[in-house]
Amino acid sequence: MSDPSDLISNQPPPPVPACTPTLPGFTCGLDATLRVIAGKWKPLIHYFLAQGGPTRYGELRRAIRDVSDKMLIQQLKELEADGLVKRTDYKEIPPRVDYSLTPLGVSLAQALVPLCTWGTENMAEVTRVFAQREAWNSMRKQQVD
Amino acid sequence: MSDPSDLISNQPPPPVPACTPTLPGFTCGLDATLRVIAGKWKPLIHYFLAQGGPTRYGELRRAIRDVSDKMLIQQLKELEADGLVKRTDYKEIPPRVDYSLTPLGVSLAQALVPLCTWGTENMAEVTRVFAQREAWNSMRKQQVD
DNA sequence: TTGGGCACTTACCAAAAGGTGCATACTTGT
DNA sequence: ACAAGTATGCACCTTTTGGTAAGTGCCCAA
Repeated sequence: MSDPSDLISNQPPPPVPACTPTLPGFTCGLDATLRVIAGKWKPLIHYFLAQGGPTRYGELRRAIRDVSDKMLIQQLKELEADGLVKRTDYKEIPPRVDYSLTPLGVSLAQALVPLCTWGTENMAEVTRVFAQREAWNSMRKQQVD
Repeated sequence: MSDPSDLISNQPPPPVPACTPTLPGFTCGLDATLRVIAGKWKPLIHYFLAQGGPTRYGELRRAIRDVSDKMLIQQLKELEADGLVKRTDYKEIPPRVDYSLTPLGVSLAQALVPLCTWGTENMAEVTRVFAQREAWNSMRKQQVD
């Protein structure tokens, strides 16, 4: 149904294509993709793995500031379950494990590039807006007190 | 925060690569971008507005199945606050309001195209994996009972 | 013997996101 | 008179997500 290339076709307004989706559970390709990379640390993990950064667990742990063991493991496991990341256990003592992107992970990384670019180009705009939103949120919180 | 290099500890052995958009690597803006489109209904709203679908509130409401008034309004307001969507109130009676993408919104839509494509191309893979994950989750839940 | 690093695991808790349902004010159609 | 449609707002609740702190078993170095 939702061919994403329609996203930019500024063609004449077609009759409302009633959202007939969800044969498998996703409304469109975009939806599926977002569910796969949604997660507080997944973009960063992807970022490191894609550019050949740290690959061992502990390295990732130290490279990504403020991430906890629980979260890092959790997100890595999900990425692995989703087929984006491959875990290699060398079964040594002390333990040695490293992580890398699968071909699927690499292809996703490539699809993410324009999004990264957009974010960088509009960084000022986006940060400004988020600062505003958070300021407003904290105002409301203080009124509750 | 939206610049990954902020999250890198410039410390240890693996020299931290600069935040430059090398080929398979992400750029700094990925995080920022994801925060802007993260939201259960935002991709769909974007989808409809980008392709010249329904623009009036009620039309969107009917086009996106299962969305509630509260959620639709909420997400529209956030998109508006983020500068991606423009709200036009015709101040008529009965009320008439429509929504459209701003230039910024259009540019984001374009950046989203590869992501949509990836999702569609790998839909089978992704759905399979998610079905598995949910099956496993519900098994754990039943064990708790 | 104590302490650290390795790669996790678990139990518990807080915050955020999402959902339900009712209410508004005004008009048109029956 | 009454229902239905217009675009929202609000109170309350549940689900999902993220975070903290502690513990596991193994080994090495001081």
